[in-house]
Amino acid sequence: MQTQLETIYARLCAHFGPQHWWPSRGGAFEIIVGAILTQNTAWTNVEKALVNLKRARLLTPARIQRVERARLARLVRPSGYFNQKAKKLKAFAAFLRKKHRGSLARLFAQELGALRAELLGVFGIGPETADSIILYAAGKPIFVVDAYTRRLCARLGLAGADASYDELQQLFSAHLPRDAALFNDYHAQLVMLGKYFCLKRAPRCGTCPAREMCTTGKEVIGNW
DNA sequence: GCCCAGGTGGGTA
DNA sequence: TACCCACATGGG
Repeated sequence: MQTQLETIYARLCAHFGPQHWWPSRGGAFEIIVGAILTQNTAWTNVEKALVNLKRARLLTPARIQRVERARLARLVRPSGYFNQKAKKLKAFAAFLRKKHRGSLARLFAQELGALRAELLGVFGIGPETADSIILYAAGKPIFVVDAYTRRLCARLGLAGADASYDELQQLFSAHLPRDAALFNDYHAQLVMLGKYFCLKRAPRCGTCPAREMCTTGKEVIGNW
């Protein structure tokens, strides 16, 4: 299994090149905002919302907390689910102020397990968002599982289609070195694979069988 | 017009 | 626990 997962990663890298995902120039808070805004949403739409927030100079926890919710919703509108997401952003800002006096450094100073448990308690932060924050904003080694990871594992037979988030995460973290940089880029590579090679919900590239990865995708990562 | 996107929370049985 | 459904814009 270790060989398989490492080989898959090596082939993805060879095909797509390094992805340089987060952290971006914006810093940890912008990563957290992005992680919330990208829930079930294309990143291009998230970028528009981030531009709006940046232009309005609202990309700090304190300002997110102070701004009127309706205005916040208007600004994040391009990312979809804008009312929900405005509420989620405010929930995070309120949590941070209450629990850590508004300091991300204090939040991140915790041990990984405690940090994850705390994040999961915040409205709007589920397992994937929590892990994205831990990995991309806090820089701690945890593997982020997303829809593409799930479909890839199912289609390669590495896990059942009904495998839980925790089971899939366990699969990767048990068979890869515990390395934040590796986890960071691996997740990004899987998203690339998913975007371009029929790991969509209902693949319809015209040549691949339903619920299968297309030939090109298999060539990229190999047949297992 | 239809499908999909770097999910999550709430309700019901 | 295991399903459902609401949430919503923008691009292909």
